[in-house]
Amino acid sequence: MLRGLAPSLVMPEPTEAPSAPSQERTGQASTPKGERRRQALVEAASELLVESGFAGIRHRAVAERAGLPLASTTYYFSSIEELVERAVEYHGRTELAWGRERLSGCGRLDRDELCELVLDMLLGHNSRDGGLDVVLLRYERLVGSGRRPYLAPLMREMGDELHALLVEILAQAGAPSSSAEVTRLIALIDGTVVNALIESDPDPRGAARRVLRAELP
Amino acid sequence: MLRGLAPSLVMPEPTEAPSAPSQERTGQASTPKGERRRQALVEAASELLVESGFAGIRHRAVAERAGLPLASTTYYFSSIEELVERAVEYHGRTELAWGRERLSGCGRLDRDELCELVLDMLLGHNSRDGGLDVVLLRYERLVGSGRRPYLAPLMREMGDELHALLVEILAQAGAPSSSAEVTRLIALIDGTVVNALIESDPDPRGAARRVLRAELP
DNA sequence: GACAATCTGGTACAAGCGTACCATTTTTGC
DNA sequence: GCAAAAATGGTACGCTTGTACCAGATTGTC
Repeated sequence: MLRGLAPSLVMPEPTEAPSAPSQERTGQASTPKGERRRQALVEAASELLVESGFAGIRHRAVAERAGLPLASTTYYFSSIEELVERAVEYHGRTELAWGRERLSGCGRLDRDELCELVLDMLLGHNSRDGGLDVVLLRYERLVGSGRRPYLAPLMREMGDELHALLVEILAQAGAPSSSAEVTRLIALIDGTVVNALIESDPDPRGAARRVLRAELP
Repeated sequence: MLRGLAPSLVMPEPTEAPSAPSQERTGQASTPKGERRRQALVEAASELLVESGFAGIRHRAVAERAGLPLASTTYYFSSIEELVERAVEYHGRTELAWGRERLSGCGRLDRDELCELVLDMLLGHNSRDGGLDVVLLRYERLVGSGRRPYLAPLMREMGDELHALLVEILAQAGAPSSSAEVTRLIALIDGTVVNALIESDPDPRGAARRVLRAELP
């Protein structure tokens, strides 16, 4: 399975060789330039994820998008699953970071700002201009984790961070809510969105906004 | 694209030929046995849909599951999309029929029966024994329609029927609810379920039950 | 500056995919 | 019963996929 990938480590201890036979440290870049390439692949994969969902992440598509040769994808990632996971993580953390920066960058939020910020966090801030892609992605990730158990831990971790951030946001807007209330709000919005996806002229953000406004005090 | 598929219809009206050039009636079976085979393929595809999602519906897999040769799939269905659509429809309508029969078969529902029946309709009645597959399917279908626009009309139609059925169910349980209230309830449950899918030991039905009980008067 | 370690990128391959073809057999309509 | 229509099923094609290979270029370390 592994090729001449890890000829590094000149067998630190001969006895360890059988116990830690292979795999490991696959795809770790040890060079600044290598790290940059690896990151470029993750970002390319993330873009494809937004545009075409999980099915869009393919070795060839990712390599082409990143302007790198095909083999670089197998060099830096031991499997397509690892690439998918890194892409999901990159996109999720970028979105979380965007939200945190946004929050710290403004003072007290009025009701409208609060609404839009909550929608940004739950539907993706790119959904402002009506793009469906980003919206789809959040729910594809959630549902997709059902058939991709390896994603679940990551999704859970990012979900918890999102939850905490929403608690903060509501507090800063003067509408402090308990953890349970936020959980409920998330579920309500998520359910509204997935059901809005099948409308003939889907406007999930609009649907979510109506529900959210009715819910906020 | 079409082969000698539809040499039937000896051109009822020559003038119609150019206006309705091709496609049409592809895959329509004209024979009882043919209809049975076609149905067998739909059911096989539906099983695969439950087990492996959209990705599980493949010509070869469907044919093998139905015990039919590969070519039968292209003979009865003009494309894989049509097969997917029929499988989704079959599964959805079967579930709806199950619910209607269930409703008419029992008298006034008590609170617990009501809860379970609502969960059956929203998560799939096979989710009673903890199977995740059926649960996943409902949400894969909803989210999947985002990237498969051809499914949206069908999903909308079945969604409306589900909505109406839930209104009936609640009425029969002595908890009459407005259309808007039911819409909200559906969203709340759906959102709860998709968020429960990433738990380390997923129990979406349990999570939905807790929310539902808190919601019902 | 030399020597490993790391990275690069062109290429190859087997498997699986949707779809098409077509010589037969079965069924239908008259 | 017979011609025509429908159905059957084995087979093949062109394409995409994930992954493997490996000779050469680049880089980091001493």
